[in-house]
Amino acid sequence: MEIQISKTLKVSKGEILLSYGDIASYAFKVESGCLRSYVIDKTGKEHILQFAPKDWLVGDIDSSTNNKPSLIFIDAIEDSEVSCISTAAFGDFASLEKDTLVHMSTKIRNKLIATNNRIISLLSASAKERYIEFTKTYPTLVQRLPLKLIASYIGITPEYLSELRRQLSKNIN
Amino acid sequence: MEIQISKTLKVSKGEILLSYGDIASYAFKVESGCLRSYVIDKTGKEHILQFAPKDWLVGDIDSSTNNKPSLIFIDAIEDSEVSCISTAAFGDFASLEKDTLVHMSTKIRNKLIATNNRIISLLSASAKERYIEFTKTYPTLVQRLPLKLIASYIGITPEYLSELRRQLSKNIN
DNA sequence: ATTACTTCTTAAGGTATCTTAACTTTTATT
DNA sequence: AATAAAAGTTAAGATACCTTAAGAAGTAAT
Repeated sequence: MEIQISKTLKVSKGEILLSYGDIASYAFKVESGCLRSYVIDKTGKEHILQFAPKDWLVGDIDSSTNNKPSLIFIDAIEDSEVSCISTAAFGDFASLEKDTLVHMSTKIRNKLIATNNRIISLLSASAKERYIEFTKTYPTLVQRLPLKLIASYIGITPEYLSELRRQLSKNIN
Repeated sequence: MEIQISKTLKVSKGEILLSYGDIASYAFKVESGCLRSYVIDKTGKEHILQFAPKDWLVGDIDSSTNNKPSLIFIDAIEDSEVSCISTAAFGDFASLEKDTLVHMSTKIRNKLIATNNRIISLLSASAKERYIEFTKTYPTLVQRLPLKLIASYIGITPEYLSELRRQLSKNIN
């Protein structure tokens, strides 16, 4: 079985590509613009799992693999163009051609490394450290995204991020 | 290239199998006992990334893949027996046989799903909720592990876990 | 130009979680 | 059995981060 890029889609800022409860049958490769994935917690607050600017992939691998309702949302945070990739084969890697599988596993492995590093950061770094780390890891996103989205990604409120930025600008430790 | 299980090893509680700064050339499959992986932050505190009881794999995929010094430690939290799996092929999946690759990718994918869920939990659940979730997800570990290790895994201090347990036992909300 | 909306900041007061330290209980060692 | 070591609890005070609310500044829409 081949990986299928079924079509490209134009989505406007705010459009939702995957909702809580959906079963994910596509992942999205971003051709232009920026998507994000996020959860909404029981108090109604959003927590961003991933930003996906140009050339990034975003999807719900758990939902796609196990055909279970998604816990997350994916939407466009800028007007974007995306390619839709069918995830029908995710449950059974043996059905893929070897080249395809090599390619996919490499991506999945790299994503695993990234999420591992994020867990380390969430467990062992302060909010200020996580913000500084974010600005170093994603300098282009920092210039592009509203601070409240960055705050959501690093796990703090926008107000507190504002406070941290003030401290940093004053070189308060 | 085939996956190589080079040998099995007996390790005593406390023995370290991978240290910060090492380049990981093995992953470990636990045959009996329990391992853990963890980081030590700049203040000297440990944060547990993974418990690996019987039949689990633990390693540093970032170090193995990219031949870079590890950021983590792996040690035995019980007397254990482990099989050592060479990770020499991790940098180049194309060199693996397809069956091996299918098997490995499935494991990596499942690990990615698990780490994604942990990020969601760290971002969106309180310490109390994370503790309750842990007891549901790993009931056998809860009975086996000292509370301070569980506290470290869910990202809180042992003292605060004690307080949470007291609240839960009194049905304080 | 005016209005409305989103973003960002500031500040006061509150809460979750940590730090330190002491003490109790359990488990391991001699 | 006695001693030491590890695990678990409790409590007081501290701190990181949140909540609410208001205002300022920038951006989009009529």
